[in-house]
Amino acid sequence: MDTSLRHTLHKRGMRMTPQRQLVLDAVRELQHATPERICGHVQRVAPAVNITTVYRTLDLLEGLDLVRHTHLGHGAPSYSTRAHEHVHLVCHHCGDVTEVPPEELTDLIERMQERFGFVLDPSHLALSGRCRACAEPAGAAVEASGS
Amino acid sequence: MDTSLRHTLHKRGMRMTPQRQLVLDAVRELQHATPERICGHVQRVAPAVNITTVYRTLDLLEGLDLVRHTHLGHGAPSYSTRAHEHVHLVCHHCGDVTEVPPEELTDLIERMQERFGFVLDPSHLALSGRCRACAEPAGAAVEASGS
DNA sequence: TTAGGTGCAAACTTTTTGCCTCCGA
DNA sequence: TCGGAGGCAAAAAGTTTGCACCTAA
Repeated sequence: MDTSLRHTLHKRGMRMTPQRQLVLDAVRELQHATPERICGHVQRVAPAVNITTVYRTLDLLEGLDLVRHTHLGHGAPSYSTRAHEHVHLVCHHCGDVTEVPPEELTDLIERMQERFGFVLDPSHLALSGRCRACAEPAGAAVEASGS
Repeated sequence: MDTSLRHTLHKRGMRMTPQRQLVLDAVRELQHATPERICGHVQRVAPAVNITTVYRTLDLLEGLDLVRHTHLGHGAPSYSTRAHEHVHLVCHHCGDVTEVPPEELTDLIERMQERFGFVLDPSHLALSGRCRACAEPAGAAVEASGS
């Protein structure tokens, strides 16, 4: 399937393998999946594939800029493809993740680059805060529980 | 020292202890420190303090909204006080962290709230991208290493 | 006396490393 | 045959839990 990946790998003296294809497919299919979930997904087709291989492959694919990982909340990093571009708003109260189009950040991206020379990556930012549901009753709830 | 913390704890049937004071002091002093580093700092004064206590205390202080943790890069989360407010630009190439004033995000914060009802927390965001050093030669470097 | 807090050790989770074997060019 | 890849197990890193003891109210 992925002739371009095969080609890229070949140029570097690496090989295209079923495992690599499966991991890449899983990332594309799942989006925001943890290594563990990706592994589970791969194992439905090829049960022998080891989690170690998943980690190694994710690392490889990330190096080739085919996938990307972000730390959305706590522990588990989540992997996605570059094609799946959007901004994550992570509620640090309920953990909910809201996705918004990257265009929302255009101004910010320009400003950051101008002022700090920092090239923001619009595709996989994780912004934290409170989602609508948690923000609204927040003031009242905090007061109530606080006393 | 922290009479307000002592008071808050007392209201909840908890006690102020030297350990808690030391951990809070360490967080205030170090900023962006990992639990391990905080523990090390505390242990210079009180060597008997256990890392377990540091974790438990950080958890407690976070529940009281006195400290906050963010996942800046990989593994270790970093803890800061609310007073230490700024935006982190994390270079996902070299891992460097640039700090910029939270005012840079004012527009974005307003927009997110208006459009999505999401209340962004300006104090401890981690934005990813490439820092000036890594961004400038990026195009050339990638091409060069790619072939 | 009672309950909270701590230290210590062990368990647990997630990720990495070492090593050996297999397989394609 | 040579070196890249993968599987397995052990190690490492980070965090949590169980438990006994100590201490302030």
